[in-house]
Amino acid sequence: MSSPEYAPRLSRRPGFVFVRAALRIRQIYAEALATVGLLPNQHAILSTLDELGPCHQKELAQRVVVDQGDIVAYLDGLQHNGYISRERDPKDRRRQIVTITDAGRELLAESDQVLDHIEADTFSVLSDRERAQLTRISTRLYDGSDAAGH
Amino acid sequence: MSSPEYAPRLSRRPGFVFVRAALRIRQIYAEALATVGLLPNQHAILSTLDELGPCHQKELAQRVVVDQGDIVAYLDGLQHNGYISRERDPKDRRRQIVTITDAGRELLAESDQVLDHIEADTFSVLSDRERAQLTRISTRLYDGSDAAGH
DNA sequence: TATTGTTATACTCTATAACTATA
DNA sequence: TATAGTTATAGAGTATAACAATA
Repeated sequence: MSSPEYAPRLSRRPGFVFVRAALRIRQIYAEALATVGLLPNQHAILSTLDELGPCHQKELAQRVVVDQGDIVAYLDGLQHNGYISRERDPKDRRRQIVTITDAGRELLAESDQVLDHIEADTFSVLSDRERAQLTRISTRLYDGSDAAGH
Repeated sequence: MSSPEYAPRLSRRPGFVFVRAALRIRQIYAEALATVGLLPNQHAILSTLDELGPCHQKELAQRVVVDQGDIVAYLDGLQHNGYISRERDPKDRRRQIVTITDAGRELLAESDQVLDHIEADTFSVLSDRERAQLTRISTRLYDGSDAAGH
């Protein structure tokens, strides 16, 4: 049974079809990350921290594209489990310097393996060419919507 | 500034890039629909009702892919504003038959115009060929993830 | 069907503390 | 200095949506 049967007119909207598929993919990813105890945003935070090195919460929030007010709770959870550490910046004591720990790097490696597996499975219905197309088109849409001021 | 700069490693994951773009598109759609007083799920409900004709809440929930428990609140809102009517099915009085009203059809036409406008704008960064590719790939992913039991 | 509650995410508003610039 | 303005975090509250359990 193909999806257009459920809502023929909506299925003619590229935006609707796009969003509907992505929400399902997101759910699959969230379930996979839950097996290692991470929320999707927490995985994005660990991944970004690992790549960029220690940084302040504000910069981290901007890069991960999470609200500055909401990142506190994500970091609280990560810190509680020892995956990150927070220290006051001696040069500006308002700021917290967030650093990924060894345990955080281990968990990140584990969760990336889980995601690699899930991703390979989820995208197995697509050819390499189609995956490249999807990535390119998605990036263009994201950047384009950003430029439009949203 | 291109999006990969924010999170280089995550941006190499097709799933992440896909979901990130779709969430932004979804937000743009939600804001557009808010101007006519509709939630995205309410628009999907009206669109489906208009296309399929009167049907029971359970079938409606299945087609729109909304939880049967959650659809009650969406329908309450639509009924309060006169966009739908609910009547007990005389053949099975446990069931409610949901019907879109003339006011509902008017609002649907208006909201579809809004969406057409927003959609043209959002996808203007893509060629016709790319839009077709995106729709085809998204549909394949959605159906594929469904077959995988998610 | 409907209700209640939980979770994830995103957004708004406010509070506190600490920094910066200037009178 | 003293004051005003800004910034970084933190917390509370709200809204949408998906889901589970139950009446």
